[in-house]
Amino acid sequence: MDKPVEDTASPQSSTRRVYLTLRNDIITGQIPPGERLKIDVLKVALDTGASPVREALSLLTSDQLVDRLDQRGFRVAATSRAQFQEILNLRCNLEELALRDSLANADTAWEDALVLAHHHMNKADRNDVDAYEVHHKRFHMALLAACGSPILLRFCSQLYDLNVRYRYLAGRAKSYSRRNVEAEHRAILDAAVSRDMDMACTSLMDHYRKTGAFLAEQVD
Amino acid sequence: MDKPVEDTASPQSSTRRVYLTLRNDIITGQIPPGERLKIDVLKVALDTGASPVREALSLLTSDQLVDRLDQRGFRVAATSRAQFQEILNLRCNLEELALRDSLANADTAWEDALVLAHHHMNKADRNDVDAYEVHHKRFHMALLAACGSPILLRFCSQLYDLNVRYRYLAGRAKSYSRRNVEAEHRAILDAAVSRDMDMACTSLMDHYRKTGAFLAEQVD
DNA sequence: AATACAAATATTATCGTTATTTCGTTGCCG
DNA sequence: CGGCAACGAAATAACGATAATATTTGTATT
Repeated sequence: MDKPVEDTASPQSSTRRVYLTLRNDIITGQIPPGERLKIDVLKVALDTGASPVREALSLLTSDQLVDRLDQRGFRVAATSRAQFQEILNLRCNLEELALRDSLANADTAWEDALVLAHHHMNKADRNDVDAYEVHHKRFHMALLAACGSPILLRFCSQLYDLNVRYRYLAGRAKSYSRRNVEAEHRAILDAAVSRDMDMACTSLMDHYRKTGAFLAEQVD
Repeated sequence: MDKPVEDTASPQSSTRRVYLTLRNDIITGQIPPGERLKIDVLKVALDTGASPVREALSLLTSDQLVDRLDQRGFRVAATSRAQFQEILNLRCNLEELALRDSLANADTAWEDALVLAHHHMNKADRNDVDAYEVHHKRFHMALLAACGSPILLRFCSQLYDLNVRYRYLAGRAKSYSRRNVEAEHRAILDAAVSRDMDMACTSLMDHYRKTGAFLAEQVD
């Protein structure tokens, strides 16, 4: 089974494995918003101890994917149309910042990686939603990779994950098939490769807002 | 002993207490960058078990204040002039976004809270660095509070903390006494109260860049 | 309806295991 | 004969599991 966000196959530490698994389950909606996350349940389901589960849940709290209730455990963070709009808006603002800096610093290594990411995304099977999602994120992050600000990249990555969650919740199949996303990606890539900042930003914002407008109606 | 960032007096849970204490110690430079954070040492120093310490360290990792080394424990995140510049730059960009939105949504409740925060900051004893720092952060966050985006506020708060750490590392006494920070705060407040977006942003950016230019020479 | 008791569950501490690091010894080369 | 390097063993410290504690919630009885 492929994971949409990151690879869970490398079991470096039990905590990390649990963290990645749970994050994946939340983002893909396999664990719905508001669901209580009982440690006893999780530790048997994930075949591990309570400590790794607690630590993983703490980390997810920092990612805004899990809420910690005073002394009453954890639950999956709620979703709302307002938050969806907030994420969309923030993403547009932060990624424009990052994209402009990235294009300003762009070198051939960055360009090569971007072209490859785009190619792999297009080659990926669109019906295998999770696999496609991995490549889709890689492409978008590759765009920003040269911005020179690790913290900003981290913020963008977090926002991406939060946003993907809404895509899954809205039912993924529909949102991608209706529009010609490939053309939008192509436009972004071309503008980026030719270092056309304004065009790249316009294309990217357009891409986000189109998806956003479509999804906004389905949330909540 | 007052805490610069947040109150540690309310011991809701042991994990939270440890988290706040450690964060404070790192931000104020009492634990220097690069220092190894041994769990055994911390758990006796903080009079608690290993689990809360581990969990607190995990949380601090998400705040970028602590680095996790694969299976070799934790250490205080390194500092660098490059990162300082990155934080300064990001702060300018994100806070301008937040400030404009905040002013757009501003109401009287927000204005009252802001005026109070400013008053309390000015009333605070400038020689008690930690106490002053609490009020300084409150004032700056009060400016942005009405922006309507909790996630953005969270990012700004994180960046603020990262930045304060550099202030402490550079030796706090000097950086504040040399310039007329009060006048800069006053200008920001006045512009904000009169809802003058451009002036408020200019004043705020100016405030940051002046402090930044001063500190940049002392870091590393 | 309110209070008390019981069951469930989060939280914390302790213990055992595993992995990494460091120090010491031995062997080889200069 | 002396020094350096590499291998190995012991110590140290993180990681994971289990057990104990405290808080909360639900239920039952007064």
